[in-house]
Amino acid sequence: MKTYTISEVAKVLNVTAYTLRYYDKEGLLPFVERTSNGQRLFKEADIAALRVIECLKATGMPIKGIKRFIDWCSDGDATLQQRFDMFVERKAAVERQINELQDTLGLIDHKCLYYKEALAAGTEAVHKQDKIEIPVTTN
Amino acid sequence: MKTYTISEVAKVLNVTAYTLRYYDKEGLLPFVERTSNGQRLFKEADIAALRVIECLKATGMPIKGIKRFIDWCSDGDATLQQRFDMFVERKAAVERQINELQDTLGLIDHKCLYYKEALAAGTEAVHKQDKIEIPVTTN
DNA sequence: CTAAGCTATAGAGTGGACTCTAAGTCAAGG
DNA sequence: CCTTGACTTAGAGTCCACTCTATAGCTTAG
Repeated sequence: MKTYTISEVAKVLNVTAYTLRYYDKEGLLPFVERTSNGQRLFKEADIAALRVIECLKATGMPIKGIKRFIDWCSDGDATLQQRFDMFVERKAAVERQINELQDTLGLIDHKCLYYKEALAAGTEAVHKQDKIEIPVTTN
Repeated sequence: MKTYTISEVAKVLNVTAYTLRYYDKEGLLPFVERTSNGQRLFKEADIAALRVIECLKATGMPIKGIKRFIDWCSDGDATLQQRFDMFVERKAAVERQINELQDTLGLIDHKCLYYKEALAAGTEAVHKQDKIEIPVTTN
């Protein structure tokens, strides 16, 4: 069975070895085995687990929350409900974030247009004018 | 013309007065005027500017980047191009974030399903079984 | 006229997530 | 044998974005 050193895993996951050791210190990698002289020995399954950690991080979950999940995994089937609930909650969180970003995108789009017009006119003043001449536009 | 105290603005924008003073200290609010005895006097336009700051923050821009934008605003029409470029770049950044979150959402969805099935079976083992019986499914 | 309740400042403290340093261990190559 | 270059740990340092403390000033109600 193929194994990986910490720097190989770091390269694969595009993080530093420091980060992986930090995750281990925080209790995120209790499953990673060691050689007789203490070196970490990562298996494919460990990399898969790290991808799940990466995914949870991408949802905005803090390290402590991810640790709770890892602990639940270690506890086995008794925690299936908690883990399910967690993912359902994460799903909602991600959906909220997407909605927020879409709102933000709308505002940014307006600003792009605003500056495109200002640039064409050579001055931002066109918009201050606009507000006086056509106070209906919300800008 | 209606003006607002720092705590009124804080309430409106749903942040603390500490945060607003911090923003000011970081140079994000050079336009906010003061009373004779040094108290900040926020106008409607200042609140509008703070909403733009809020929007830039929502795109993931750090305080220093926002400060650069505010400085450009103070510099007038000579910086219209920079400001336009900045918003175009922010737009791209937000789009990237939305795409990433959508990918994440897909993974989370899989996990929801995974745990829903495990929960129905009463054990996570169903999935380890799956991998042996039907190694085609990517899980 | 004084206490409450706001405001202000400088600067210290917090929490999160790394990121790095120092000192040491081990295996392989010349 | 010794150097090189991985790896290990504990713990210090960094960066960011607040968050708060201490101290003080102004204004208004009782």
